[in-house]
Amino acid sequence: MDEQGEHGDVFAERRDKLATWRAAGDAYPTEYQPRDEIGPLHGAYESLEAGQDSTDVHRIAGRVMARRGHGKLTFVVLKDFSGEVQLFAQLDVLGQERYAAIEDVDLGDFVGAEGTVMRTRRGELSLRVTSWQLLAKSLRPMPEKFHGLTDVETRYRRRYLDLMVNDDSREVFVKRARIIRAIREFLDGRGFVEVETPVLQPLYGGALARPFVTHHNELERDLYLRIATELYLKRCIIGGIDRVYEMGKDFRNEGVSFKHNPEFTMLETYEAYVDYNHVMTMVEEMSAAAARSVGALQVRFRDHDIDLTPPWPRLTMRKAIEQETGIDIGADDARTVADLQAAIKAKGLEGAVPLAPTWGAQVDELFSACVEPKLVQPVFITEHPLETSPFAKKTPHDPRFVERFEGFIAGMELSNAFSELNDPEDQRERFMQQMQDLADGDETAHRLDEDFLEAMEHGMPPTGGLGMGIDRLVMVLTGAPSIRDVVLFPALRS
RNA sequence: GGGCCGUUAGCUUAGUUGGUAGAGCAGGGGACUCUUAAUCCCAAGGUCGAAGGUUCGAAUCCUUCACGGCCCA
Repeated sequence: MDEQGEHGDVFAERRDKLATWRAAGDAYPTEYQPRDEIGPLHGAYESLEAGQDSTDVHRIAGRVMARRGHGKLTFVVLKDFSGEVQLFAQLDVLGQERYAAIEDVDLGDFVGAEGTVMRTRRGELSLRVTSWQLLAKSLRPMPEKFHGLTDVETRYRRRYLDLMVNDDSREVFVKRARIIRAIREFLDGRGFVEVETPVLQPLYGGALARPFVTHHNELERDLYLRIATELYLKRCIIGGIDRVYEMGKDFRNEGVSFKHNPEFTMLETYEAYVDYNHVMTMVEEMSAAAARSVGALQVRFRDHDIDLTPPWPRLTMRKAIEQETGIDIGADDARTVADLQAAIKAKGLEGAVPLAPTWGAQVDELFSACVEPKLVQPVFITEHPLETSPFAKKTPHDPRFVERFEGFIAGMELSNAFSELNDPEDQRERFMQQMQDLADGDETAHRLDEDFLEAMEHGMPPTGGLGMGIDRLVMVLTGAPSIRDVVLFPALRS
């Protein structure tokens, strides 16, 4: 029947098999109940010795991961989410027809089986199958069983294959779920209220980034996918929700890298009547709680041994830059962008530090180039330039800087927080400056948000706010070197 | 955007100074009642990422492009 060309064509072979299954009965039944999880069987029968049989009957179901035919005996490895166990299928137990059928199942098929638990002479826990059925047919071959799936691109593009055969990969996403749950428990325990604010926004804001634009047909207007939740959460604070947070996707229209994905998960929290020092302590404790939920406070990430144990050192941006470069950005002879650029040249750093149009932006470039890569252990960098922080309060001692911190681990920014600006007149001035930057060609500059200003004019309490990159935290806590390893379906070129 | 590396069967891969692609697993046929990367026998499976070019001859050398990774911006 088969043409020569059909041999070796797995898809065609399996479709033929499927036709046979369909003819014999239901190839895709709707359920298999009751059913026991496979993983717990190993613990439950730990004391069962090699060569012994239990009389306990169990029903299990899972994907066929391996099959070893042995004439009148066939071993089939079945895997569900909780673990793997092998089926011990015998001709003299199953009878000719059912035995021949189980010899015919393919790797990747789903099978349900009932039988008694036993341990083979070689010590492998097994289910001595008394009856079984096909639960779903697989038409395509699984990745190779020994080497598994290693091709990085295929792992990202067809994540289901990665999850199917790479337990390490699956474990990352289980840990990710635990970390997120730990953070929610931490915040809920402190009286925070979780809210949901618009993803589609008429005006994007709360961060300095380029947005994605979309269009609402009925309203006949463009909308933006949010780049931050900040301005809506502050409206909640103004409305009297004194502790509020949201964890969800933000979208930024920028390049991809090991630490950037165009859509990513951000946590933002706002707490009334506290300043950024209070938030700093909270970040340490929350990070530690997240770390404990999946392991220890000591983690290995990108060849670094990192210790998350609080407290983390605090260092002003001024001191951090001075330590690494010898340039004092707070000095009287570094007050203008020209002064600063002269100092950079004097230190021979002009090749390493890109030029920027404003003093604040130049400080940011200097910091990014000379300091950031060296911040391996957790550290809070505080007091950023005013120009790059349109929503943070000025420091009382020097209005060029703001009450802000960023938490760094392994050279990555994981958190960003300030004593939130709640002075509507100051906020208006900041917006005006951003409008000027926009006019000067800075595409990431913030838009004036009159509606937000009106809300603030009703009175906003002193507030400590935080943004935290959840994907990056998961990277550090799971040792995953790329954000694509902690995002199930990362953005790729088509 | 720049530099480097990679792309060979479904998966994991070998491929010499350029001489016409080889294996393991998976799949097919057969043997086997304690295997577990099972084993043994047989047969099959390839537009060598794509398109040009050099050459008598290209998986191999050159150019461009696509996708991915790492580093830099």
